[in-house]
Order: sequence, then C-alpha cells, then structure tokens
Amino acid sequence: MVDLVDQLKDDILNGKLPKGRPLRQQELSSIYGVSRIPIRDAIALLKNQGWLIAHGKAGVMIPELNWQEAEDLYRMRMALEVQLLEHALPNLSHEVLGRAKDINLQLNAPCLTLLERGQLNWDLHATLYKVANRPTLFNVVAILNEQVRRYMGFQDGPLNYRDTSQSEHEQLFHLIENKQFEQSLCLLEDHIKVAGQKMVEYLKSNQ
Amino acid sequence: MVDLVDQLKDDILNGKLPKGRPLRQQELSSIYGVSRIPIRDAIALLKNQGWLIAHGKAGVMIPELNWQEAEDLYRMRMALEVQLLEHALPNLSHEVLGRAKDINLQLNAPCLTLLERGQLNWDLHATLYKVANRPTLFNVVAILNEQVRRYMGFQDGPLNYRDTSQSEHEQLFHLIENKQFEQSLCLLEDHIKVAGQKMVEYLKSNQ
DNA sequence: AAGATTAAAAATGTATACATTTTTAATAAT
DNA sequence: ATTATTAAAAATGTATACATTTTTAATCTT
Repeated sequence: MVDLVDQLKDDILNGKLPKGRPLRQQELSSIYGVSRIPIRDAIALLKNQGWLIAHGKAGVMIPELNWQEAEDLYRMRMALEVQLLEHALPNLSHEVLGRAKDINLQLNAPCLTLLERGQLNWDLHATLYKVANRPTLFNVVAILNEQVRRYMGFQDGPLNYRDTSQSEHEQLFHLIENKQFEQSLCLLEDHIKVAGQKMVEYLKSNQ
Repeated sequence: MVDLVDQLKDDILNGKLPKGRPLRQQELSSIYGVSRIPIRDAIALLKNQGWLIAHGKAGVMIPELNWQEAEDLYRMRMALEVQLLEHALPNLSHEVLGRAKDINLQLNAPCLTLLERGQLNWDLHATLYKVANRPTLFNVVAILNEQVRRYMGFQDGPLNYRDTSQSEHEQLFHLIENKQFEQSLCLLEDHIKVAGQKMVEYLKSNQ
C-alpha cells in the first residue's frame, strides 16, 4: 500500500496523471490494476499531506503550484528543522555525521534529476534529525519535506541549487564537528531560507 | 465519516476506549455499529494525526502522553501560529475581531470542562487565522491544535489556565486594534510558550 | 525448562456487490 | 435565451466475502 502511495506521488510529479481535471477512483483503479479500496486509502493519505485536493464532493485533483504555499512550506521547514537539529546536536556522533557525508557525496553526481536531488537532500537531513528522538516533530518535518518535492520537478529550477546546497552541507558538518552549535543552527536556518527564497522567486517569475 | 473520526477522538479523550492494549478493527466495528471499512478509514486518519499509533503490524493503540511530545506540539504551535497571525494581521477587520471576542466571552463560563475550553480556545484562534488565507500553514496549525487536545483531558490540568489565557486574549485584541502588530506577535508567542511550559511542567510532575 | 518450530486462529488487506450521494444533461418554465 | 427542475448516469461510501498476513499457542527439540 505504501508502494501505491509512492507510485502515485511519482506519477503526480512526473506529470503522468492529468492535471486540471478531477481524478476518479475507478480511473485510478484501472490504471494501477487494484480495486478501489486501496486507491481510496492512498487518496485519503495524499489528501492529508497536500498531494491532492478534494474536487467538490466527488473526485480529487492535483493542486496547482503556487508561491504562497511554497513560501509556507519553506518557512515551516525553517522554523521546525532548527528545533529538530537542536535536539539532535548532542547525539550527532561521528558515525552519524559520516553517514550524512556519504549522502552528500552522492549529491555530487552531475546527472541527477532535481527530484532525485531533492530525495537525497531529505535523506541527508533525515539522517541528522533521526537522532533527535522526537518522533512527533520529526514526522511533521518529514511530511513538509515530502511536500516540497512537489515543487522540485522543473527542468530548470532555481539556479545553482546544487553547488550552494552541497557546500552549505559541508559547512554544517564542519560546525557540528567543532561543537559550534549556535552557528550550525543559524547556518541551517539560512540554508533553508535561501533555498525557499530562490524557489519563491522562481515561482513568481514563472506563474 | 467525519462524525466517526470525531467520536473516536472524543472516546479516546474521555477514556471510553481502553488504553494499554491494541484496538482491533472488528472490535471498533461492533462498538460503533459500522463495518470495518469506515473504521479503517478513521483509523488511518487518526494514525496520521497522532491520535493512534501502530501496534506492530496489526492493530493500533492509544499513545501514552509524554512531556517531550507536548513540548514539541507547543513549540511547533508557537513558531507556526506567529507566522499565521502575521499573515492575518492586515486582514483582521473589526467584524472578525468581534467574532473572536464573542468566543472569548464564552470562555468565561465557569462550568466548562478543560476539553470544552480547549475547543473554544482553538475556535478563537482559528477565527483570527482564517483570514490569513494560507491554507497549507493553517492546516498544519489546525492539526497541531487538535493534537494538543489529547493533553487537555485532565481533571486538574495546569492551574489558572483559564484566567491568564482569557486576559491574554483581551490584551491581544487590544494590541491588534491599535495596530501594534509587532507586539501582538510577541504576545501570541508568549501566550503559547507559557501555556506549553505549564503543560510540560504538569506532565513532568505527574509522570 | 528455555527456546525454536509449526500449525491453528485471528486479524488485516483487498475484491466484489450494493446503497447512497453527487454529478450531468435533458426537459420545462419564466 | 437563461434559469430551474428533474431524471438518468456515474461516482463515492459502505457492507459482505475472500485472500493474505500476522499473531497466538501448542508441540517439538536441545
């Protein structure tokens, strides 16, 4: 069932599902070769997490991208991920940091799509956040990051995202290793703020 | 179906559903007199929103209260509701403020349970937040406030919650009417912070 | 006696069938 | 011609039935 949800997310992102008209349970049922019950379950989850919106009282639609929502998502991330990192900092062993560094190396690959890059970016952050041991906060942050993926499907997204993001990660690791906790929190805050501003700028200019 | 979800929430809060052991779909099905399908739907939603947690791979359980989660919930509220109020401030007409004041009067009634008080408190805040026109942010804040209700079921919750909360609301209205926006944001922040601290204190001492 | 193995029981996930609600479009009224 | 009305079609919500997975407990092994 989680497979179906992920597949729906991918197909929403890749434009394989039609935008601008309501999606019906039967239609999705025949597309994915399962009955309406698991489709209903998946739709309910995706509605809860902002991937689909109700269309009147029957059917759902793929929501339009809009810069206000992107701004909200990034600002929420900024506020909440700082809290999460703060809890995580005392528990960030060299081993955990090592795992995050490995992911950051993968981000180096030049052939990644923006979606793949977004996924790796979250994997990196999640690696750090997990040791915060704050499941409720983590869960909200995870959903926000998932939602942000909806905004990362462009062929030509915000420029230079790759280079800046990656070196900021390295800076972050460095600050954490040197126990400069206050500064690492500020860096994270700025890291997300800048990414959000670029995204919002891009959306405003392309709407 | 939303009726069933609300009824389940109430029954969780009022202790009508057993804590400490897994709840089965069939059991709930016979309690509420509907088939397992709508029960499944409701369970899925309540799991998403933290009202139930998975128990292994079969069944769900009512989660224990713990102060870390309460701390997270209030800190998230603090960060996000300030953002939401900031968006709302320019649109807070006298009419909207009037509706909020009416709710604040209802909070005056001495015979309210903590749950009813919590509900009215959210109604008041939601009245202000709706005019922010930020559905994504509003939705997250709404879920957080719903979740906080789980922590408000005590017979003897944090003391003096009623008096302080109500006068703080009045202060907030006053500041907004006088266009002292910066200060109203600070007051809201402090309003939630103090409520959270009291709740956390209470939970720590009673665990 | 403690732990692993296996079979029965029970629970969940899914499919199909039915009931109810919602949508659509055709007809009637102003 | 535009708006209401109404009936047919289609969609969703729910119930029942079945398949698969998970749990439980009884048996076997060491």
